[in-house]
Amino acid sequence: MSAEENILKLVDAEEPDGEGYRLQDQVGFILRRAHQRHVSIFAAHIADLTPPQFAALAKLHDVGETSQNQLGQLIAMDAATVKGVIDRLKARGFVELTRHEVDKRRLLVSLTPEGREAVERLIPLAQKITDETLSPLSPKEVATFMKLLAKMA
Amino acid sequence: MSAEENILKLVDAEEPDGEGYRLQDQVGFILRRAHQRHVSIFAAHIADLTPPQFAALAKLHDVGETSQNQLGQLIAMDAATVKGVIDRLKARGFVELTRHEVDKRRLLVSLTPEGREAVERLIPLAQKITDETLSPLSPKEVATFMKLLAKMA
DNA sequence: CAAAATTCATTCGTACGCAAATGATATCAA
DNA sequence: TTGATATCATTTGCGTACGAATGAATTTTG
Repeated sequence: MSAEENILKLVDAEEPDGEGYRLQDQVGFILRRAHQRHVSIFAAHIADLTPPQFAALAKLHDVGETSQNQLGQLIAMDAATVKGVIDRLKARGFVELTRHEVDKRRLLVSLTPEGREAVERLIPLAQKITDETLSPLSPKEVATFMKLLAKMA
Repeated sequence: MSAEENILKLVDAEEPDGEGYRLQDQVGFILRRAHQRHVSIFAAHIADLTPPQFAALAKLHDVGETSQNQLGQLIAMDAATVKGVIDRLKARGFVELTRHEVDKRRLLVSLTPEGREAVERLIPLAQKITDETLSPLSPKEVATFMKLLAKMA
């Protein structure tokens, strides 16, 4: 029985008892492994920065100065998580923090020259990371997969 | 320009500068968001257990007593991570730990009756979680997606 | 057999990820 | 204008996740 047939069986069959539930076939489980694999590939190419840290830098490079919260929304991190990421990038000298002049609640985040240099240097590596992550798939499969993954996320 | 065309553009084009790198289109980023979404759906259905904790219980239900390390391999967790998960399950009375009689390094993990009852009760909910996670996709798309995801993970 | 290498588990340190609570500021509405 | 709401950021607490170091027990090998 192929993996695909098992998946179809899972979708079709409605077994009330525990038999027929296979952890290995559940989206959540495979999604977690796929994510682990990607993080590992990332680390192999970019050792001194984590994917979330790179995401923050890349997004700042895109949009320029933004508030911490706004940045969090753009890269799908809640306020508490963003703070930690930004703190570490600041400690490395990659970002600068300033208070918003008008709205004193906002904390503006921007790239330092070092931060900008780092992102621009790393973007080609990030491309490689994407390619390597998708390397088990043919180009046609990549297109299909990305479309469906985006639809699901 | 459709999302799919952008993806193809990213795969095909080779731009040396930073223009053309779009964080939102990278597998890693979308994979992270898809995973976040799944965890959130999981929590909505099973509030008192995390996906890794449920994975451990479900796998123990499958294979019966195993060593902690072995279990970790089966559910894709390294030794340090498994330990934490098992400690919490033990504190809740869902698993029992015993030393292996012959090989005294091994720590055998097994379900308690409460643990077994919990998994069997939760498996139908886990099915629902899988279904809801995949709900943005048609049945045909689900089959395609699962095949490609498994290929990639 | 004895030394070297391996395996199993534990611990430590670092980094997400998120819920919930808190405090400061800003906006809205009566 | 003031009182209720909402927003931004911070902190705390818990739970993964993993590299690296450690120690105990087992296996391999010279």
